[in-house]
Amino acid sequence: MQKKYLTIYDDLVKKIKGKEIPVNTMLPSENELTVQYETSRETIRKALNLLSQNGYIQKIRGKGSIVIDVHKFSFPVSGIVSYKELSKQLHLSSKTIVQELGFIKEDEEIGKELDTTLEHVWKVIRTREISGEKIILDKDYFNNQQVPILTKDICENSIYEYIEGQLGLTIGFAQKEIVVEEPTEEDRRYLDLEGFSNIVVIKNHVYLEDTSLFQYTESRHRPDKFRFIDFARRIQG
Amino acid sequence: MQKKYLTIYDDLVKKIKGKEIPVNTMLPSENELTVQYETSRETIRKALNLLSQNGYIQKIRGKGSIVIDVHKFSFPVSGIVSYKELSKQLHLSSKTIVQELGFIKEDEEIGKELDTTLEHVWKVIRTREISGEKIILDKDYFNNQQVPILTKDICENSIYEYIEGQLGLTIGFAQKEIVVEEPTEEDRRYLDLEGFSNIVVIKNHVYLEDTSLFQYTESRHRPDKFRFIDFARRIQG
DNA sequence: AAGTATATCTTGTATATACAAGTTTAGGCA
DNA sequence: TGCCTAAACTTGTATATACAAGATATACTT
Repeated sequence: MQKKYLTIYDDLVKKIKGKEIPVNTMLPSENELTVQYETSRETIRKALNLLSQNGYIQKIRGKGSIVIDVHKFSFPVSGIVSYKELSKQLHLSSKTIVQELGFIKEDEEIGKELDTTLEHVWKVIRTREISGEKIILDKDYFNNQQVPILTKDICENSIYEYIEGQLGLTIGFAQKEIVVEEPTEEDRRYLDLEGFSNIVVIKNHVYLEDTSLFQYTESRHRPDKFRFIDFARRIQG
Repeated sequence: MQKKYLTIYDDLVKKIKGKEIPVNTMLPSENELTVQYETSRETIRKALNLLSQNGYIQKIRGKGSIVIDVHKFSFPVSGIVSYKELSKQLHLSSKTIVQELGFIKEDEEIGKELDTTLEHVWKVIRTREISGEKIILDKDYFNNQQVPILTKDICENSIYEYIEGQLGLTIGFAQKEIVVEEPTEEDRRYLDLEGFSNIVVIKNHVYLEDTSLFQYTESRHRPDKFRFIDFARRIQG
Protein backbone atom coordinates (compact mmCIF):
# COMPACT_ATOMS: atom_id res chain seq x y z
CA MET A 1 0.00 0.00 0.00
CA GLN A 2 1.32 3.39 -0.95
CA LYS A 3 1.22 5.89 1.83
CA LYS A 4 -1.59 8.35 1.35
CA TYR A 5 0.06 11.31 3.03
CA LEU A 6 3.14 10.89 0.85
CA THR A 7 1.17 10.84 -2.38
CA ILE A 8 -0.66 13.97 -1.23
CA TYR A 9 2.67 15.58 -0.36
CA ASP A 10 4.12 14.65 -3.73
CA ASP A 11 1.06 15.97 -5.50
CA LEU A 12 1.21 19.29 -3.70
CA VAL A 13 4.95 19.61 -4.33
CA LYS A 14 4.30 19.01 -8.03
CA LYS A 15 1.60 21.68 -8.07
CA ILE A 16 3.82 24.17 -6.26
CA LYS A 17 6.79 23.51 -8.51
CA GLY A 18 4.57 23.66 -11.58
CA LYS A 19 3.20 26.98 -10.30
CA GLU A 20 -0.30 25.62 -10.38
CA ILE A 21 -0.34 26.92 -6.83
CA PRO A 22 1.70 30.13 -7.08
CA VAL A 23 4.06 31.54 -4.52
CA ASN A 24 2.51 33.82 -1.91
CA THR A 25 -0.94 32.33 -2.31
CA MET A 26 -2.83 30.33 0.26
CA LEU A 27 -3.27 26.60 0.01
CA PRO A 28 -6.85 25.36 0.36
CA SER A 29 -7.74 24.94 4.02
CA GLU A 30 -7.19 21.60 5.68
CA ASN A 31 -10.90 20.92 5.61
CA GLU A 32 -11.11 21.65 1.89
CA LEU A 33 -8.14 19.39 1.26
CA THR A 34 -9.81 16.52 3.10
CA VAL A 35 -12.65 16.82 0.61
CA GLN A 36 -10.37 17.16 -2.42
CA TYR A 37 -8.25 14.15 -1.51
CA GLU A 38 -11.08 12.21 0.14
CA THR A 39 -9.17 11.55 3.34
CA SER A 40 -9.04 12.55 6.98
CA ARG A 41 -7.71 15.81 8.35
CA GLU A 42 -4.83 14.12 10.19
CA THR A 43 -3.57 12.66 6.93
CA ILE A 44 -3.71 16.09 5.30
CA ARG A 45 -1.84 17.54 8.26
CA LYS A 46 0.95 14.99 7.88
CA ALA A 47 1.39 16.04 4.27
CA LEU A 48 1.34 19.74 5.18
CA ASN A 49 3.88 19.26 7.95
CA LEU A 50 6.21 17.65 5.43
CA LEU A 51 5.75 20.62 3.12
CA SER A 52 6.52 22.95 6.00
CA GLN A 53 9.62 21.05 7.07
CA ASN A 54 10.98 21.06 3.55
CA GLY A 55 10.43 24.76 3.05
CA TYR A 56 7.50 24.77 0.66
CA ILE A 57 4.90 26.41 2.86
CA GLN A 58 4.57 28.45 6.02
CA LYS A 59 1.69 27.50 8.26
CA ILE A 60 -0.03 30.28 10.18
CA ARG A 61 -2.41 29.40 12.94
CA GLY A 62 -5.90 30.63 12.39
CA LYS A 63 -5.16 31.68 8.83
CA GLY A 64 -3.83 28.92 6.65
CA SER A 65 -0.73 27.86 4.71
CA ILE A 66 1.17 30.21 2.42
CA VAL A 67 3.36 28.95 -0.39
CA ILE A 68 6.85 30.40 0.07
CA ASP A 69 9.49 30.79 -2.59
CA VAL A 70 12.54 29.73 -0.68
CA HIS A 71 12.82 26.52 -2.58
CA LYS A 72 13.65 28.02 -5.92
CA PHE A 73 17.21 28.76 -4.78
CA SER A 74 17.77 25.25 -3.61
CA PHE A 75 21.19 23.88 -4.22
CA PRO A 76 20.88 21.25 -1.56
CA VAL A 77 24.16 20.02 -0.34
CA SER A 78 21.90 20.07 2.65
CA GLY A 79 20.46 16.78 3.80
CA ILE A 80 22.01 13.61 2.53
CA VAL A 81 22.08 13.64 -1.22
CA SER A 82 24.43 11.73 -3.43
CA TYR A 83 26.49 13.52 -6.04
CA LYS A 84 24.64 11.77 -8.82
CA GLU A 85 21.23 12.83 -7.56
CA LEU A 86 22.55 16.33 -7.13
CA SER A 87 24.02 16.73 -10.59
CA LYS A 88 20.85 15.30 -12.08
CA GLN A 89 18.75 17.84 -10.23
CA LEU A 90 20.91 20.70 -11.41
CA HIS A 91 21.40 19.36 -14.94
CA LEU A 92 25.14 19.64 -14.64
CA SER A 93 27.32 18.00 -17.22
CA SER A 94 29.89 16.41 -15.02
CA LYS A 95 32.37 13.59 -15.09
CA THR A 96 33.50 11.28 -12.32
CA ILE A 97 37.02 9.89 -12.40
CA VAL A 98 37.97 7.04 -10.09
CA GLN A 99 41.52 7.75 -8.95
CA GLU A 100 41.99 5.04 -6.37
CA LEU A 101 40.02 1.96 -5.35
CA GLY A 102 41.16 -0.59 -2.80
CA PHE A 103 41.62 -1.33 0.88
CA ILE A 104 43.25 1.07 3.33
CA LYS A 105 46.59 0.35 4.88
CA GLU A 106 46.83 -0.67 8.50
CA ASP A 107 48.05 2.65 9.79
CA GLU A 108 45.32 4.96 8.55
CA GLU A 109 43.33 6.64 11.31
CA ILE A 110 39.94 6.05 9.82
CA GLY A 111 40.14 2.31 10.38
CA LYS A 112 39.51 2.73 14.07
CA GLU A 113 36.41 4.82 13.62
CA LEU A 114 34.71 2.34 11.34
CA ASP A 115 35.37 -0.11 14.15
CA THR A 116 35.99 -3.01 11.89
CA THR A 117 37.74 -5.58 13.98
CA LEU A 118 40.49 -6.84 11.73
CA GLU A 119 38.30 -6.37 8.70
CA HIS A 120 39.27 -4.53 5.58
CA VAL A 121 38.03 -1.03 4.85
CA TRP A 122 37.30 0.12 1.33
CA LYS A 123 38.85 3.38 0.22
CA VAL A 124 37.62 5.16 -2.87
CA ILE A 125 39.05 8.39 -4.20
CA ARG A 126 37.16 10.14 -6.97
CA THR A 127 37.46 13.50 -8.65
CA ARG A 128 34.43 15.36 -9.96
CA GLU A 129 35.03 17.33 -13.10
CA ILE A 130 32.66 20.13 -14.02
CA SER A 131 33.08 21.87 -17.37
CA GLY A 132 36.61 20.61 -17.74
CA GLU A 133 37.85 21.55 -14.27
CA LYS A 134 38.56 19.13 -11.47
CA ILE A 135 36.65 20.84 -8.68
CA ILE A 136 35.79 18.22 -6.08
CA LEU A 137 37.78 15.43 -4.48
CA ASP A 138 35.65 12.75 -2.83
CA LYS A 139 37.22 10.31 -0.42
CA ASP A 140 34.92 7.49 0.69
CA TYR A 141 35.53 4.79 3.27
CA PHE A 142 33.29 1.75 3.69
CA ASN A 143 33.36 -1.24 5.95
CA ASN A 144 33.66 -4.33 3.76
CA GLN A 145 31.48 -6.35 6.09
CA GLN A 146 28.59 -4.25 4.89
CA VAL A 147 29.87 -3.60 1.37
CA PRO A 148 31.65 -6.76 0.24
CA ILE A 149 32.10 -5.88 -3.42
CA LEU A 150 32.94 -2.55 -4.99
CA THR A 151 33.95 -2.10 -8.61
CA LYS A 152 35.21 0.77 -10.72
CA ASP A 153 31.91 0.68 -12.58
CA ILE A 154 29.89 1.20 -9.44
CA CYS A 155 32.12 4.03 -8.31
CA GLU A 156 31.80 5.80 -11.63
CA ASN A 157 28.05 5.74 -11.31
CA SER A 158 26.38 6.11 -7.94
CA ILE A 159 27.64 4.19 -4.94
CA TYR A 160 24.47 5.11 -3.08
CA GLU A 161 22.30 3.65 -5.78
CA TYR A 162 24.26 0.42 -5.47
CA ILE A 163 24.05 0.40 -1.68
CA GLU A 164 20.37 1.17 -1.35
CA GLY A 165 19.27 -0.59 -4.51
CA GLN A 166 21.45 -3.68 -4.82
CA LEU A 167 22.63 -4.29 -1.30
CA GLY A 168 19.33 -3.27 0.27
CA LEU A 169 20.90 -1.27 3.08
CA THR A 170 18.90 1.63 4.49
CA ILE A 171 20.64 4.88 5.31
CA GLY A 172 19.35 6.36 8.53
CA PHE A 173 21.07 9.63 9.28
CA ALA A 174 24.29 11.52 8.93
CA GLN A 175 26.46 13.88 10.89
CA LYS A 176 27.86 16.53 8.60
CA GLU A 177 30.72 18.89 9.38
CA ILE A 178 32.05 21.70 7.25
CA VAL A 179 35.48 23.17 7.85
CA VAL A 180 38.12 25.01 5.87
CA GLU A 181 41.57 23.47 5.65
CA GLU A 182 44.84 23.97 3.85
CA PRO A 183 45.20 21.81 0.76
CA THR A 184 47.15 18.59 1.18
CA GLU A 185 49.60 17.13 -1.28
CA GLU A 186 46.80 14.84 -2.42
CA ASP A 187 44.47 17.78 -3.06
CA ARG A 188 47.10 19.44 -5.23
CA ARG A 189 47.70 16.25 -7.13
CA TYR A 190 44.11 15.50 -7.99
CA LEU A 191 42.45 18.92 -8.24
CA ASP A 192 42.86 22.02 -10.39
CA LEU A 193 43.51 24.33 -7.47
CA GLU A 194 44.80 27.33 -9.41
CA GLY A 195 46.63 28.81 -6.49
CA PHE A 196 43.83 28.69 -3.99
CA SER A 197 45.32 28.40 -0.53
CA ASN A 198 42.23 26.96 1.17
CA ILE A 199 39.91 24.06 0.60
CA VAL A 200 36.42 23.49 1.94
CA VAL A 201 36.01 20.06 3.48
CA ILE A 202 32.66 18.42 4.13
CA LYS A 203 33.12 15.53 6.52
CA ASN A 204 30.28 13.10 6.69
CA HIS A 205 29.60 10.26 9.07
CA VAL A 206 26.81 8.15 7.62
CA TYR A 207 24.86 5.73 9.78
CA LEU A 208 22.50 2.94 8.84
CA GLU A 209 18.99 2.54 10.14
CA ASP A 210 20.28 0.27 12.91
CA THR A 211 22.56 3.14 14.02
CA SER A 212 25.80 1.40 13.05
CA LEU A 213 28.43 3.62 11.48
CA PHE A 214 28.59 2.66 7.86
CA GLN A 215 30.59 5.20 5.93
CA TYR A 216 32.93 8.09 6.35
CA THR A 217 33.23 10.59 3.55
CA GLU A 218 35.27 13.66 2.88
CA SER A 219 34.18 15.88 0.06
CA ARG A 220 36.88 18.43 -0.66
CA HIS A 221 35.83 21.46 -2.69
CA ARG A 222 37.71 24.29 -4.30
CA PRO A 223 36.49 27.31 -2.32
CA ASP A 224 35.31 29.39 -5.26
CA LYS A 225 33.01 26.61 -6.41
CA PHE A 226 31.64 25.73 -3.02
CA ARG A 227 28.14 26.70 -2.01
CA PHE A 228 25.96 25.36 0.74
CA ILE A 229 22.30 26.25 1.03
CA ASP A 230 20.10 25.27 3.88
CA PHE A 231 16.57 25.87 5.00
CA ALA A 232 16.06 26.27 8.71
CA ARG A 233 13.06 26.63 10.93
CA ARG A 234 13.16 28.48 14.18
CA ILE A 235 12.90 26.11 17.08
CA GLN A 236 11.29 27.74 20.07
CA GLY A 237 12.78 27.13 23.45
CA MET B 1 -2.10 25.15 28.69
CA GLN B 2 1.36 23.79 28.23
CA LYS B 3 1.69 21.40 25.34
CA LYS B 4 1.92 17.86 26.58
CA TYR B 5 4.06 16.48 23.76
CA LEU B 6 6.58 19.26 24.29
CA THR B 7 6.91 18.62 28.00
CA ILE B 8 7.40 14.93 27.25
CA TYR B 9 9.99 15.82 24.62
CA ASP B 10 11.80 18.12 27.04
CA ASP B 11 11.74 15.49 29.74
CA LEU B 12 13.19 12.83 27.46
CA VAL B 13 15.87 15.23 26.18
CA LYS B 14 16.82 15.95 29.77
CA LYS B 15 17.03 12.25 30.54
CA ILE B 16 19.16 11.58 27.46
CA LYS B 17 21.49 14.49 28.12
CA GLY B 18 21.74 13.50 31.78
CA LYS B 19 22.56 9.95 30.68
CA GLU B 20 19.65 8.61 32.66
CA ILE B 21 18.84 6.95 29.36
CA PRO B 22 22.28 6.03 28.00
CA VAL B 23 23.40 6.09 24.40
CA ASN B 24 22.79 2.90 22.43
CA THR B 25 19.99 1.77 24.69
CA MET B 26 16.35 1.44 23.75
CA LEU B 27 13.72 3.87 24.91
CA PRO B 28 10.67 2.30 26.51
CA SER B 29 8.15 1.30 23.87
CA GLU B 30 5.45 3.75 22.84
CA ASN B 31 2.90 1.79 24.78
CA GLU B 32 4.98 1.84 27.94
CA LEU B 33 5.51 5.57 27.54
CA THR B 34 1.77 6.17 27.28
CA VAL B 35 1.47 4.55 30.70
CA GLN B 36 4.44 6.42 32.18
CA TYR B 37 3.25 9.80 31.01
CA GLU B 38 -0.45 9.00 31.29
CA THR B 39 -1.28 10.11 27.79
CA SER B 40 -2.24 8.75 24.39
CA ARG B 41 0.04 7.02 21.95
CA GLU B 42 -0.27 9.79 19.35
CA THR B 43 1.01 12.33 21.85
CA ILE B 44 3.99 10.10 22.63
CA ARG B 45 4.64 9.70 18.93
CA LYS B 46 4.73 13.48 18.45
CA ALA B 47 7.39 13.73 21.15
CA LEU B 48 9.40 10.85 19.66
CA ASN B 49 9.27 12.36 16.18
CA LEU B 50 10.72 15.56 17.57
CA LEU B 51 13.51 13.56 19.20
CA SER B 52 14.17 11.83 15.90
CA GLN B 53 14.20 15.06 13.89
CA ASN B 54 16.63 16.64 16.28
CA GLY B 55 19.02 13.73 16.25
CA TYR B 56 18.44 12.23 19.67
CA ILE B 57 17.00 8.88 18.66
CA GLN B 58 16.69 6.57 15.71
CA LYS B 59 13.32 4.89 15.31
CA ILE B 60 13.29 1.38 13.93
CA ARG B 61 10.02 -0.11 12.81
CA GLY B 62 9.07 -3.23 14.68
CA LYS B 63 11.87 -2.78 17.21
CA GLY B 64 11.83 0.52 19.01
CA SER B 65 13.83 3.72 19.43
CA ILE B 66 17.58 3.75 20.05
CA VAL B 67 19.32 6.68 21.69
CA ILE B 68 22.11 7.85 19.36
CA ASP B 69 25.15 9.85 20.35
CA VAL B 70 25.35 12.24 17.46
CA HIS B 71 24.29 15.14 19.60
CA LYS B 72 27.36 15.24 21.78
CA PHE B 73 29.43 16.87 19.00
CA SER B 74 26.89 19.56 18.40
CA PHE B 75 28.22 22.95 17.60
CA PRO B 76 25.00 24.05 16.01
CA VAL B 77 25.47 26.92 13.68
CA SER B 78 22.73 24.83 12.14
CA GLY B 79 19.19 25.98 12.60
CA ILE B 80 18.53 29.54 13.53
CA VAL B 81 20.38 30.29 16.70
CA SER B 82 21.51 33.66 17.89
CA TYR B 83 25.13 34.26 18.78
CA LYS B 84 24.24 34.80 22.39
CA GLU B 85 22.35 31.52 22.69
CA LEU B 86 25.26 29.80 20.99
CA SER B 87 28.02 31.17 23.16
CA LYS B 88 25.95 30.39 26.23
CA GLN B 89 25.56 26.78 25.14
CA LEU B 90 29.28 26.45 24.54
CA HIS B 91 30.32 28.40 27.62
CA LEU B 92 32.51 30.66 25.52
CA SER B 93 33.87 33.79 27.06
CA SER B 94 33.26 36.21 24.27
CA LYS B 95 32.84 39.89 23.72
CA THR B 96 30.66 41.75 21.28
CA ILE B 97 31.79 45.12 19.97
CA VAL B 98 29.34 47.33 18.11
CA GLN B 99 31.31 48.96 15.31
CA GLU B 100 28.55 50.72 13.43
CA LEU B 101 24.89 51.40 14.12
CA GLY B 102 22.64 53.50 11.92
CA PHE B 103 20.68 53.60 8.68
CA ILE B 104 22.07 52.51 5.34
CA LYS B 105 22.76 54.95 2.58
CA GLU B 106 20.49 55.12 -0.42
CA ASP B 107 22.79 53.33 -2.78
CA GLU B 108 23.37 50.08 -0.91
CA GLU B 109 22.06 47.00 -2.67
CA ILE B 110 20.41 45.47 0.34
CA GLY B 111 17.77 48.18 0.53
CA LYS B 112 15.94 46.73 -2.45
CA GLU B 113 15.76 43.26 -1.03
CA LEU B 114 14.18 44.34 2.24
CA ASP B 115 11.60 46.00 0.00
CA THR B 116 11.11 48.93 2.25
CA THR B 117 9.39 51.52 0.17
CA LEU B 118 11.18 54.73 1.07
CA GLU B 119 11.68 53.50 4.61
CA HIS B 120 14.97 53.42 6.41
CA VAL B 121 16.94 50.23 6.91
CA TRP B 122 18.94 49.61 10.04
CA LYS B 123 22.54 48.53 9.58
CA VAL B 124 24.49 47.04 12.47
CA ILE B 125 28.08 45.93 12.28
CA ARG B 126 29.47 43.96 15.19
CA THR B 127 32.68 42.07 15.81
CA ARG B 128 32.80 38.98 17.98
CA GLU B 129 35.93 38.59 19.99
CA ILE B 130 36.86 35.19 21.33
CA SER B 131 39.87 34.88 23.66
CA GLY B 132 41.22 38.21 22.55
CA GLU B 133 40.94 37.68 18.82
CA LYS B 134 38.37 39.34 16.57
CA ILE B 135 37.11 36.29 14.71
CA ILE B 136 33.65 37.07 13.43
CA LEU B 137 32.17 40.09 11.68
CA ASP B 138 28.38 40.25 11.82
CA LYS B 139 26.52 42.59 9.50
CA ASP B 140 22.79 42.86 10.21
CA TYR B 141 20.12 44.70 8.26
CA PHE B 142 16.61 45.30 9.58
CA ASN B 143 13.58 47.06 8.21
CA ASN B 144 12.74 49.90 10.60
CA GLN B 145 9.03 49.45 10.01
CA GLN B 146 9.34 46.24 11.97
CA VAL B 147 12.17 47.32 14.25
CA PRO B 148 11.62 51.01 15.03
CA ILE B 149 14.20 51.38 17.77
CA LEU B 150 17.65 49.86 18.06
CA THR B 151 20.23 50.92 20.60
CA LYS B 152 23.87 50.13 21.25
CA ASP B 153 22.80 48.35 24.40
CA ILE B 154 20.47 46.00 22.55
CA CYS B 155 23.13 45.25 19.95
CA GLU B 156 25.69 44.43 22.60
CA ASN B 157 23.34 41.91 24.11
CA SER B 158 21.03 39.87 21.93
CA ILE B 159 19.06 41.50 19.16
CA TYR B 160 16.97 38.34 18.85
CA GLU B 161 16.02 38.46 22.49
CA TYR B 162 14.84 42.03 21.95
CA ILE B 163 12.92 41.16 18.80
CA GLU B 164 11.14 38.09 20.10
CA GLY B 165 10.82 39.24 23.68
CA GLN B 166 10.18 42.96 23.57
CA LEU B 167 8.80 43.50 20.08
CA GLY B 168 6.83 40.26 20.08
CA LEU B 169 7.75 39.31 16.52
CA THR B 170 7.85 35.63 15.64
CA ILE B 171 10.63 34.30 13.47
CA GLY B 172 9.33 31.76 10.99
CA PHE B 173 12.15 30.39 8.90
CA ALA B 174 15.45 31.28 7.29
CA GLN B 175 17.36 30.62 4.13
CA LYS B 176 21.02 30.10 4.88
CA GLU B 177 23.87 30.15 2.40
CA ILE B 178 27.52 29.45 3.05
CA VAL B 179 30.19 30.56 0.61
CA VAL B 180 33.88 31.38 0.70
CA GLU B 181 34.94 34.84 -0.42
CA GLU B 182 38.00 37.02 -0.52
CA PRO B 183 38.23 39.41 2.40
CA THR B 184 37.00 42.94 1.76
CA GLU B 185 38.60 46.12 3.01
CA GLU B 186 36.00 46.12 5.78
CA ASP B 187 36.93 42.58 6.83
CA ARG B 188 40.57 43.57 7.12
CA ARG B 189 39.70 46.65 9.12
CA TYR B 190 37.53 44.96 11.70
CA LEU B 191 38.97 41.44 12.00
CA ASP B 192 42.29 39.92 13.02
CA LEU B 193 42.83 38.14 9.74
CA GLU B 194 46.49 37.23 10.18
CA GLY B 195 47.17 36.79 6.51
CA PHE B 196 44.26 34.51 5.72
CA SER B 197 43.28 35.00 2.12
CA ASN B 198 39.77 33.66 2.40
CA ILE B 199 36.77 34.32 4.56
CA VAL B 200 33.73 32.12 5.18
CA VAL B 201 30.48 34.01 4.74
CA ILE B 202 27.14 32.83 6.09
CA LYS B 203 24.37 34.74 4.39
CA ASN B 204 21.04 34.57 6.09
CA HIS B 205 17.63 35.68 4.95
CA VAL B 206 15.29 35.62 7.92
CA TYR B 207 11.54 35.63 7.48
CA LEU B 208 8.75 36.25 9.95
CA GLU B 209 5.85 33.92 10.55
CA ASP B 210 3.78 35.88 8.04
CA THR B 211 6.48 35.15 5.42
CA SER B 212 7.65 38.74 5.11
CA LEU B 213 11.40 39.20 4.78
CA PHE B 214 12.55 40.70 8.00
CA GLN B 215 16.30 40.58 8.22
CA TYR B 216 19.37 40.00 6.15
CA THR B 217 22.53 38.94 7.90
CA GLU B 218 26.07 38.24 6.90
CA SER B 219 28.26 36.46 9.38
CA ARG B 220 31.85 36.58 8.20
CA HIS B 221 34.22 34.09 9.84
CA ARG B 222 37.95 33.66 9.77
CA PRO B 223 38.34 30.28 8.04
CA ASP B 224 40.44 28.60 10.70
CA LYS B 225 37.81 29.27 13.34
CA PHE B 226 34.82 28.32 11.26
CA ARG B 227 32.99 25.09 11.85
CA PHE B 228 29.52 24.05 10.81
CA ILE B 229 27.85 20.93 12.09
CA ASP B 230 24.58 19.61 10.90
CA PHE B 231 22.41 16.61 11.49
CA ALA B 232 20.65 15.24 8.45
CA ARG B 233 18.10 12.56 7.88
CA ARG B 234 17.91 10.64 4.65
CA ILE B 235 14.81 11.59 2.72
CA GLN B 236 13.62 8.78 0.54
CA GLY B 237 12.45 9.63 -2.93
C1' DA C 1 18.58 -30.56 16.37
C1' DA C 2 16.82 -27.76 12.96
C1' DG C 3 13.57 -25.48 10.76
C1' DT C 4 8.81 -23.67 10.43
C1' DA C 5 4.70 -21.72 11.75
C1' DT C 6 2.30 -18.94 15.17
C1' DA C 7 1.57 -15.67 18.57
C1' DT C 8 2.96 -11.40 20.36
C1' DC C 9 5.62 -7.87 20.67
C1' DT C 10 7.13 -3.43 18.21
C1' DT C 11 6.28 0.96 15.11
C1' DG C 12 3.56 2.99 10.95
C1' DT C 13 -0.70 4.57 8.80
C1' DA C 14 -5.60 6.06 8.60
C1' DT C 15 -9.75 7.61 10.60
C1' DA C 16 -13.03 10.10 13.85
C1' DT C 17 -14.10 13.24 17.44
C1' DA C 18 -13.61 16.92 20.64
C1' DC C 19 -12.01 21.08 22.12
C1' DA C 20 -8.48 25.03 22.34
C1' DA C 21 -6.77 29.05 20.27
C1' DG C 22 -5.94 32.50 16.68
C1' DT C 23 -8.16 35.29 12.53
C1' DT C 24 -11.59 37.15 9.86
C1' DT C 25 -16.15 38.46 8.82
C1' DA C 26 -20.67 40.07 9.68
C1' DG C 27 -23.78 42.29 12.28
C1' DG C 28 -25.39 45.41 15.61
C1' DC C 29 -25.09 49.22 18.60
C1' DA C 30 -23.84 53.84 19.96
C1' DT D 1 -19.24 56.47 10.77
C1' DG D 2 -16.84 54.09 14.19
C1' DC D 3 -16.47 50.65 17.53
C1' DC D 4 -17.54 46.30 19.71
C1' DT D 5 -19.27 41.71 19.93
C1' DA D 6 -20.40 37.37 18.29
C1' DA D 7 -20.31 33.94 14.86
C1' DA D 8 -17.81 31.36 11.58
C1' DC D 9 -13.91 30.35 9.85
C1' DT D 10 -8.80 28.80 10.32
C1' DT D 11 -4.91 25.71 12.52
C1' DG D 12 -3.18 23.27 16.97
C1' DT D 13 -3.58 19.72 20.53
C1' DA D 14 -5.34 15.44 22.73
C1' DT D 15 -7.66 11.18 22.63
C1' DA D 16 -9.44 6.59 20.90
C1' DT D 17 -9.68 2.91 17.70
C1' DA D 18 -8.45 -0.07 13.97
C1' DC D 19 -5.47 -2.32 11.12
C1' DA D 20 -0.87 -2.89 8.48
C1' DA D 21 3.80 -4.27 8.63
C1' DG D 22 8.31 -5.43 10.61
C1' DA D 23 10.85 -8.06 14.51
C1' DT D 24 11.14 -11.43 17.94
C1' DA D 25 10.19 -15.13 20.89
C1' DT D 26 7.67 -19.43 21.59
C1' DA D 27 6.04 -23.75 20.59
C1' DC D 28 5.51 -27.25 17.41
C1' DT D 29 6.72 -30.32 13.72
C1' DT D 30 9.90 -32.92 11.15
